[in-house]
Amino acid sequence: MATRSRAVRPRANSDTRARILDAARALVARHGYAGTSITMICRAAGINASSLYWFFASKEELFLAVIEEGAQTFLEAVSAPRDGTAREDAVASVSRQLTEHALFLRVLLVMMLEARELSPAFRARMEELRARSLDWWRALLAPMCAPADLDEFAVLCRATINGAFIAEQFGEPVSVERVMRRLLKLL
Amino acid sequence: MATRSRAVRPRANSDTRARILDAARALVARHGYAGTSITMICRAAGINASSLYWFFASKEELFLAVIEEGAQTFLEAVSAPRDGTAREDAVASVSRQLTEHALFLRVLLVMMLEARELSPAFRARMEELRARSLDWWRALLAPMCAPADLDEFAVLCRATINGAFIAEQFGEPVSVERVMRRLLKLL
DNA sequence: CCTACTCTGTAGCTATCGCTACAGATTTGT
DNA sequence: ACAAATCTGTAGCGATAGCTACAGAGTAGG
Repeated sequence: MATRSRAVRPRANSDTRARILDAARALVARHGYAGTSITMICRAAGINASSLYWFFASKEELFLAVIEEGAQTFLEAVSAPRDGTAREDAVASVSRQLTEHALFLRVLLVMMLEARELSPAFRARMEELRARSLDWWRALLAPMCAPADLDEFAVLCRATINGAFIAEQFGEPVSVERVMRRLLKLL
Repeated sequence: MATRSRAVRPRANSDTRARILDAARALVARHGYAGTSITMICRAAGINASSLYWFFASKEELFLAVIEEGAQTFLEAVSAPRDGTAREDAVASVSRQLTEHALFLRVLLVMMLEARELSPAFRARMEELRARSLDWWRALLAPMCAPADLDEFAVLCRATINGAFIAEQFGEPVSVERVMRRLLKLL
């Protein structure tokens, strides 16, 4: 429930803001949205609640910022595979990014499941990310499959990697990269 | 935190117990474990807290029962594909079961992500379910693929269906059954 | 140095959390 | 019919949730 609306204009030691975001991301990835309290975040970030509320108007706005920032850096890192790039490189690169941004991706998953009537902004951001993921697969698959099958294959591949990511995160001996290579060999 | 330990022996209108389990399952599927309060469950089940705590010693024990009961009925419904059964039928049957037990499966997913240092009993039950799922795939794939590839293909297939299930639950126009058929055509 | 703005600590608000004591209602075995 | 066992309602416990008022420290520009 945002009461005051204010443009955040951080200054000097505004790495505080970044530390809050980091703490929030890590904690929500492990405990879920409802399971992560403001107090926990503050303790992890080494500040107290009033500082947090200076940067973010509410818990919801804080996590909107987590998604926003995470989406931005993730999308920057995982750009569409260049035409020149070898397929092998694209696979290695993207699976590296997945583990590097695992915390953020877990946050996304948690929020997708633990939907709890969040603001439409959340939903919109997630839909955009999922659409981008589909695009990435379409670009990768385009040269090697019939146009009629493209969409369905992209959906299938994205689903597979999502599932493999979850298995990996759950601690099973599953490698996203390995699954990804297997899958591409099939197509 | 279970203080008293007692064997539950329900009697007359012990459909109360079932109503509590139903409410808990539905709510945790939508809001996560931490996001579902005892009060919410009681309101949904049409009882009050002291009744709930007569049947279950704690919130954790309640959700352990949700998992336990869900796992049992789910495993009964989705038995291993018979040798005689046509592959098509097995696929149709299992994907029907997936949507029929969607709430329970969401609970599982939520608990896997929102791990929050739960009792080992949770973890054990989930590992069993995931192992069973792998077995199901191995049985289905055995007649149509090299033994050397069996394990890896089973892992891949399970991952795909997990991912497709999530997409479907998120509200995307993805059909688990359709994805499943596509996948089997590839193999 | 002074004023304005940016950030942080203290202290505490109301609401709800998980949970319980306990009396009473209901059902069961004998 | 009577005692024992099974359930349910009232009322409230201590702890923590999200959040805020407010005083004051730190910093920047003039």
